[in-house]
Amino acid sequence: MVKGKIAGALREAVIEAQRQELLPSVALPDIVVERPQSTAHGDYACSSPLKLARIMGLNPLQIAERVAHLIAPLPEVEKVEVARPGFINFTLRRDWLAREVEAIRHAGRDYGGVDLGRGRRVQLEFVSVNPTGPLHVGHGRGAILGDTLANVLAASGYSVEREYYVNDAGGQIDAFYRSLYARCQQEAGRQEEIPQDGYRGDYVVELARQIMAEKGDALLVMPREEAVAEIGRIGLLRVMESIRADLELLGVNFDVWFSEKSLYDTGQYQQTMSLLRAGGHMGEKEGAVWFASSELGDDKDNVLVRSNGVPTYFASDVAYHYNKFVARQFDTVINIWGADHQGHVPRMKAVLRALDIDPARLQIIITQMVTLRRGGVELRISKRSGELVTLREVVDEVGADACRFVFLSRSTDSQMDFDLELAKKESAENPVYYVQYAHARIASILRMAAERNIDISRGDVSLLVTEPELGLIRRMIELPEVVEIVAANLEPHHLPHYALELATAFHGFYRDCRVISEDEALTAARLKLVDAARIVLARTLSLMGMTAPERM
RNA sequence: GUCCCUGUAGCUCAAUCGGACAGAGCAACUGCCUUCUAAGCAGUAGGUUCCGGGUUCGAGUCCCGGCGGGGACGCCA
Repeated sequence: MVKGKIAGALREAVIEAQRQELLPSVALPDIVVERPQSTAHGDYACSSPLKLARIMGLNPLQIAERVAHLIAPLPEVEKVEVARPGFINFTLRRDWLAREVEAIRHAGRDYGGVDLGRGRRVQLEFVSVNPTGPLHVGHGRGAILGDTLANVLAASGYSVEREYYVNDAGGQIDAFYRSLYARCQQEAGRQEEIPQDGYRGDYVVELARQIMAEKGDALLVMPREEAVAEIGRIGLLRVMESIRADLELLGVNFDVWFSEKSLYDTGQYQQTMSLLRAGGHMGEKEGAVWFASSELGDDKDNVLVRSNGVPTYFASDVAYHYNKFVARQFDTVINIWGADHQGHVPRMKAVLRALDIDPARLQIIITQMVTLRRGGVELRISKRSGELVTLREVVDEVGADACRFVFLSRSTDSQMDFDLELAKKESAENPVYYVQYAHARIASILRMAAERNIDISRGDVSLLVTEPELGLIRRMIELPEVVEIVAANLEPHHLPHYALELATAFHGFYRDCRVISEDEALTAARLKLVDAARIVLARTLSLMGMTAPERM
């Protein structure tokens, strides 16, 4: 990547200046190269002289000039300029830019990839919603975020696994089973109350109706406990299947569906608890078993096993993470949690310390809440209250591509409003179509070229010299940089913004430059450019999990 | 009360570990389709970056203090 090469050359130049005693020998901070906002400042810029001024006790402009003189010539760089108050600006060679078109076409659908991960194994665990009901929009945000991040990490040289943790043990699922049982009884015309802590949504009634229609007779003659278990077993399968289907609608798929219950069945739960005990991290208080997390950075201790002998969700989570890091040996684990789980971060980190696992290997992304509205009215999305708008309804109304784009555009730490009415109304003017339209236009040009049997292969990219052409190429070669930023910071929201800029560059080019014309040589050269633009745009859309339409 | 996230154009959001003039998309206004897709392009208008201090060459960004919004503080998950 050019950006990296420039940073490297800069660093060498600074070191060389120090060796020649033009600059004092101080410890150097990272030399950062960035994209200036204004094209007047070239393609890349470095503000390190400004930062070094204080450490070195010199005028930043002087530092910039001394460094600039010592920068080794790069084949990509046309000129290096020093600008007040102490920037070093780089402008790329036009002929080099033009040749990148060939490089992009050569790389094909792999273009944009980087090797940040060097094959390291990373697991992304996301969604992991309790299988007690349908997904809502908030879950969609985590799903899209996780899936896109997985795409980008895979493109960044990581070996990625996507995992959904199925909470098929514990109190919540039990309450769901009992609620479902009660609805089944009611379906059969018997008196039965929904439990206090139960689920009251209509979907439970609907599910009960289905189950009773299929297996009612057998279930009604079973003893209560047995019937609850059997109804629960069927209900869990049904709910998980509908969750899987809803996610698939959004284009989100998982490699592994990991059962919480399996941690108990395979003894991994007991094994992990023994480790904690052996490490002296457990204590008993008021009849319950506690994890001494306050000794490891948390602000309080946490219960592992209740006084009634039932393990908490947290206890399973300890075993689960031991499984991730030790049994399955992931180098890095990324968990995507909703804002309502942020309080769990310190205790999970404490768990890793207790298990002698580097806490830095666990990265937890907290996504802020999504408020769903229809017009001005806020809609409740709680599963227990019953009244809810499901993710499926939203995807049906708005479309998967638009959903993904909208969710991805916001940074994870911002809470967001999702107004269904607005999303629908705007759908014709949605930025998502702006981007996809660029792809459709490209496809249209390439179709026309194919119909006329134009031979692209003879195209000479050195004919690409005008600003709209070069501007488009400048945007295209930015993709690897964006991929790297997204992967390094786990911030997918840069992707849609980049997509918009790339589309803008293309639309501008389209207006200014007729592609298929009487000039055969120029036509072939521009077709190569258009083809490269298609590759970059399609890759960008594909990283976001969106379709790249041939026609619109 | 303590902790976490957040406050940027009328609306929804960006702003590259503190960088050059705070940018897009909708909405508003003015133009542009006999030529590869007008779901497009060009232009206009729109800002005390919640408020007040501080740090420095430089602050939307960092620190302190307020105010507003959301979330978490459970032997629920």
